[in-house]
Amino acid sequence: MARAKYLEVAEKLKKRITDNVYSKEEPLPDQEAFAQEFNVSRLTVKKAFDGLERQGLIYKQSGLGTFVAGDIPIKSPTDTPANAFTGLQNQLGKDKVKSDILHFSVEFPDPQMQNNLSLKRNEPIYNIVRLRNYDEKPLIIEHTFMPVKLVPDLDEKILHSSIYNYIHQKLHLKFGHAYRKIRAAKPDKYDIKYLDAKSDDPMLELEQIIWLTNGQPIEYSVSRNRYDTRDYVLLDNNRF
Amino acid sequence: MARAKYLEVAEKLKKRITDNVYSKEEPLPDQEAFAQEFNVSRLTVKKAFDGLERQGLIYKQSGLGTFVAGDIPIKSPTDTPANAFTGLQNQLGKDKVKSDILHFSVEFPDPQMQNNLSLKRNEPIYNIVRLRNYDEKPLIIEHTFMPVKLVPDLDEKILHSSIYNYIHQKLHLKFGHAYRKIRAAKPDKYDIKYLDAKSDDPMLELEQIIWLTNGQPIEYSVSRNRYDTRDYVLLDNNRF
DNA sequence: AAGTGGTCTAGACCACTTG
DNA sequence: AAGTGGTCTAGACCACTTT
Repeated sequence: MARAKYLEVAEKLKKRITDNVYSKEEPLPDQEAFAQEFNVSRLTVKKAFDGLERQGLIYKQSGLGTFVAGDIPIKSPTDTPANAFTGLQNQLGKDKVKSDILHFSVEFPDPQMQNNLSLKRNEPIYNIVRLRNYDEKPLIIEHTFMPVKLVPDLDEKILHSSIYNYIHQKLHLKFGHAYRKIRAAKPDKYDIKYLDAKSDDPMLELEQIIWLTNGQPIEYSVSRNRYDTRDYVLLDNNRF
Repeated sequence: MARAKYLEVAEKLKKRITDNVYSKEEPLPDQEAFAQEFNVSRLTVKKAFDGLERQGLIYKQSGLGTFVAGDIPIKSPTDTPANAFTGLQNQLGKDKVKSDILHFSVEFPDPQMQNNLSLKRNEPIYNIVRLRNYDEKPLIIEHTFMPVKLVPDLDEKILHSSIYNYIHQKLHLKFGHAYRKIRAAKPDKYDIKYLDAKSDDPMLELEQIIWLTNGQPIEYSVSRNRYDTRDYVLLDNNRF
């Protein structure tokens, strides 16, 4: 099978929806109509619909039909998705994001990092600190730890562009799930030095562990943002 | 149909998993085995598995089997789920959460709130400010706006307990999706007065719109937390 | 009564992993 | 080769909404 049919259908529907092919007052054609148009079963159309619903593009009302979701009034260009597995370069654009490497070393994990990344104490990790700049302005300090065994041959060239793309496109690994904590914090000396934070400026911190689809943890990281340049956003869906 | 079979199956499996019935090294019995045990088709078992996977309890590897997800090292008791549709009382316990009503009025929405809640300017809204206390200590200031037409007969008694439970259990409305923004901010005079924040303490702010399953927005709210008592947490899953 | 989405089944084939 | 989860179909019945 080349590619799942329900993904093809979802992609086509998504394009039509974002192209405003369908009205927001009228329901979409029903599932059976799309099944006939795309030559698939109704269940396949439903599966595509389910995914688009989880992404917040549509909502369904049993007995009534399926509708395009309205615009989100509080959405703004500075919003950064907190539930997403794309790197910063892919979010903000390759040309506008530049990364300074503040630190790059290999070391043995301390007990806490052994725990965070499910490692033995003789399994080395990368310790990476990057200052990510957007439009020549400092945006985030990112402190990342990754197991060497899962991400071989990491080097400065990759760190200057996108670790995410290296992991996906070169190593063909797939992220499965992530646990993320978002908190506010007082600035430390690095925030003041590299992010130009004032001593009473709040910082927005994201701490996370990311796992692969095979259950192995591949990243522990802490990111610190200026409070006035960034907020984290999530689209949450109340379905099983 | 009383209740969907896949929900029943998922519930039973969830209980077994949290009761540590299954090892973390060995795969679970396969889908066909559960199908026979529960007298359902394999697809129904798969649907239950899919949901549990999205909740982060299990992960599946095609060709290998299904595994119980490991513990989350950075998980802590103060973590508050950012992707959840349960009220504070249900999260922290009914007896420990007390709410002071700082403001409660009905008014016509200004243009911005008309936009946030898809209302005409003659459709009234509730304007509610509550101080939520946990264990007798101030925890959050919550500023909530809701359309009167969707939530009739709101009163102080309900505000002192749980608006969420009123909406679900009495009005039988169901939340569909939410858009949430999390940011850090400097304290304002209310934070200082009610949350005992110092002038250089950072605040953690959550702004959100919640929609019902029929696409109508039912809540716009802004919540402010002390930086040292709370963080928002989300479990994110990289599936369609 | 008619139309919508939700659920469920039995059976089939596929891709992937391990022996 | 055998076993796993992933996908897909055709057909059926259900609950809900509107006419």
